[in-house]
Amino acid sequence: MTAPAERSPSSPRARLPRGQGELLRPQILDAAEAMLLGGADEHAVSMRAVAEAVGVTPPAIYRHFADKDELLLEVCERRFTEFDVQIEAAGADAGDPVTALRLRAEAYVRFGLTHPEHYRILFLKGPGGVERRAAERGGAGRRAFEHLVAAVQAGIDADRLRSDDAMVLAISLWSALHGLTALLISIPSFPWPPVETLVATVADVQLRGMQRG
Amino acid sequence: MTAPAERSPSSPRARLPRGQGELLRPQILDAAEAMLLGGADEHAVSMRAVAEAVGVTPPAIYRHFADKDELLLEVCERRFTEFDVQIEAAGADAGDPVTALRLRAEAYVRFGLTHPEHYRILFLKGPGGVERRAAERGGAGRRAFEHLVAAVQAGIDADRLRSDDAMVLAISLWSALHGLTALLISIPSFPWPPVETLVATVADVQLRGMQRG
DNA sequence: AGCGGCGTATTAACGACGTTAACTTAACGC
DNA sequence: GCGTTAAGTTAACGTCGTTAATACGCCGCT
Repeated sequence: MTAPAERSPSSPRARLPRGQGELLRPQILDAAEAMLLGGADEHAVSMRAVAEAVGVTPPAIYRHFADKDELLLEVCERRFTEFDVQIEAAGADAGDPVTALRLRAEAYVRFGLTHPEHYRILFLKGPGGVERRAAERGGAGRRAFEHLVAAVQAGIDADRLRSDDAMVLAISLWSALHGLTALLISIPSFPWPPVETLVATVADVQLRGMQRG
Repeated sequence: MTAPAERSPSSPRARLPRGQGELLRPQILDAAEAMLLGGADEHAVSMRAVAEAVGVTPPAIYRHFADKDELLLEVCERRFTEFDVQIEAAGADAGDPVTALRLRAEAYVRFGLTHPEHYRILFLKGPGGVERRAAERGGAGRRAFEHLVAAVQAGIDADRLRSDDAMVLAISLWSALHGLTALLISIPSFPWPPVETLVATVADVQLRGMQRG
């Protein structure tokens, strides 16, 4: 249980001392993240709900985040940094670049299914919301994509993948992984075969199609 | 311009005669669809906005649709029926089953990019909303998927595709197409290469990976 | 001719949301 | 002591989806 101790509304929490105002910020992020991980969807994670979980009134959040999108974005950025780290770690274990890509693929889907709400907010939200702000900064997602391009380029350099543009090939692989992850998250009522079968097949088809010959 | 004539709030529209109450229903659907096609996102298509476009007060909509999700679902169902028809038509032109799959793939992405809000609501919304209701009925999307499975099975029967389970192979192809479509819609700020290049590469990689050998 | 009933809508309202403005409270430097 | 300032609250606005109660007007019936 990563959820912080809940707070009874009868003891409305002491105000933070003078210079320590910034301490509230991570608590807000933790509370929002805990709710998302607990299965709450984006709508359920309201400013009022987050505020109550932290033991504070809603306007207090606005001292630390410009609006709700910025709060959710920051929650996702934190997780996506770990997302990137995990995928890089998964690929580093293999000497063969194609095997490395396969391990990365499995790590990608596994992460998405482990943090479905984070994944949804960052990737399935669409323009106008979180996405615009994520574009303005560097973005952990951007960094992860560049790492993927590098991994594909390694396969090209080793003469294992067809020598197309590495970025286009990386987008192709990304599309397949994102597509599978997004479908599994968005349509849980579909009669999916076992996830391991799907991941294996998608990775297999994709990597075979990307290989030389 | 598919948008119906706008309505000045000064002439609040005549009430429909006795047996003709059902005539309001398609007008509501048309208004909502026109807004979505006009670039409005799901949030902007509010019950109040739809009501005003039709020239009616918001509660009048509830005589014809249980809630907002049901209205949006029905809008999408109508478009997805055409989605299915267009893809089937695209695949019917080719004798070769692999070529047929390629043409279907191009039609899929093209349709998604032409109707991004419909696509988002039906596929990127996630559980709890439209998705649950879509699952309860047959669903035009389900039908389209079964047609895709049949097209893949045709390739297997012609010894052109590897003889895995047709459904798993179809999901793999679907994942790639959905992934590309969803990414293009959700992250417009990304420095995408030309769409035709992406579609061609994704389809090529996917079909090569699905083929025999 | 009058009248009940029902189909078609409206007006009014509830609760929840994101967000802003104005105010309070308390600790610090001088 | 006293203004300044950080940290938070109370109150409110406008929006949303949705529901309850009500009005309007045509139909068939006696």
